[in-house]
Amino acid sequence: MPRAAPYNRDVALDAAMSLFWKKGYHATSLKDLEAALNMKPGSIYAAFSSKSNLYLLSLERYFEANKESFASMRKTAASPLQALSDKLRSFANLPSDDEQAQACMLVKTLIDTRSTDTEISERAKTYMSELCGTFSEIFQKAKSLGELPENVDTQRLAKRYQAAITSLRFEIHQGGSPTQITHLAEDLAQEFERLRCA
Amino acid sequence: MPRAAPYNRDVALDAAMSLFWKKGYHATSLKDLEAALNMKPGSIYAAFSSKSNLYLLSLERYFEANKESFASMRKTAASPLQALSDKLRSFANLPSDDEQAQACMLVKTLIDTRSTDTEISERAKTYMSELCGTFSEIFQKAKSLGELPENVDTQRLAKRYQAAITSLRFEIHQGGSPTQITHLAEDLAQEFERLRCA
DNA sequence: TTAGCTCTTGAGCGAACACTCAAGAATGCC
DNA sequence: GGCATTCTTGAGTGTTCGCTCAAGAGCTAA
Repeated sequence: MPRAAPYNRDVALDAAMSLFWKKGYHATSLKDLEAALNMKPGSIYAAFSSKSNLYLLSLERYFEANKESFASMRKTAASPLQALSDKLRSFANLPSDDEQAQACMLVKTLIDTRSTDTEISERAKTYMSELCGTFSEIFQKAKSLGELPENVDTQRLAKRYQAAITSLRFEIHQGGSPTQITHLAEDLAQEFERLRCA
Repeated sequence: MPRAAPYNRDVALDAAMSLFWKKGYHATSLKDLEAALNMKPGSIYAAFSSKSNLYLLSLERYFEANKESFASMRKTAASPLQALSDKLRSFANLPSDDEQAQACMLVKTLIDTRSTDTEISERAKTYMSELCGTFSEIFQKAKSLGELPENVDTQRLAKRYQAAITSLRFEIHQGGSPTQITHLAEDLAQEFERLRCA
């Protein structure tokens, strides 16, 4: 029987991330992964050691992509506050077949594994708080640009922003109507814009 | 061998609800259920037909309890707006070993089953929108009492309130520090109190 | 050409999965 | 007591789970 082309790690990890993100850790079987990665069980184990390790690698990939997407906002945005609120609105405009048009993978991971797999859920927790740190830095920059009052608690604000993203993305995941989603995104975005110094 | 006492349906369903709520649908096995309900597989199937049906019954139980808890707010609260914002704050004060100190079971269900079990996730979706309707009625009452401006969109407000609960309860689930949780609850509560007519 | 090495293969492992049913223990009725 | 009925039991069903490893295909270098 013909031997398959050697696997491409990036392609395989992307496929694994998509599948795990969509179905969750427990509901994804190795049969599913074999089909999605186009690899046989032996190859999967040679490359990634175990299902849980493959999940951790997928999660890391998800985290790095998100982190970079936000970190660029901190560096380039002329109005960090506007960038943050626009980011919220942008979730509402995703086409419904976009991979991003669902709940955050970190949130799904914590829901799925908190009481069954400590290693995975702790990792997700660490990633979430690191992202929260990035949000905090962006609010900090907004403060230094005079967009926010001096006395504002940026870490507290960051948590609130993360909560806003979590709930908005869950509403998208759950399948709310475009109108509902747009309204919610607008309401949440305005909560942050309202903080702007006159 | 001695025959066990006949099962108590309420007790069994409570135990099933607790277990499913904590572990999720996919991660809960029949072995787990046998132990939690103190019933043998045959008895479980005679009483509840299937694992998925037992999940649906547990979810209904969860929904009914939550619905009643909110419906009472609409009937008795002198200040419905205050009742809603206080409810948010009350989540922050739950002892961490309380069963309620985790994500909403409807949210967990939608995350866990959206791409694997249509019947269950559609049911959860229906329950969520029914709860949202209850919130809307409470905001409506606030409006009729003059707490809210006449032009406010109560359904849109209800969605926002549900989003606030979702994100706050997720933050509790995820294990944020008491300070973080209190701050978030306070921030979210004030977003609704700010709507009050002068 | 061929030996040596790397990497994929896929049948198959033991365990766990959701679920079934013949057997028998308790109960109600006469 | 005797019989019919109700309900629990738990060993056991076939299936799928995550995972292993001997076999062999393809590549490189001499």
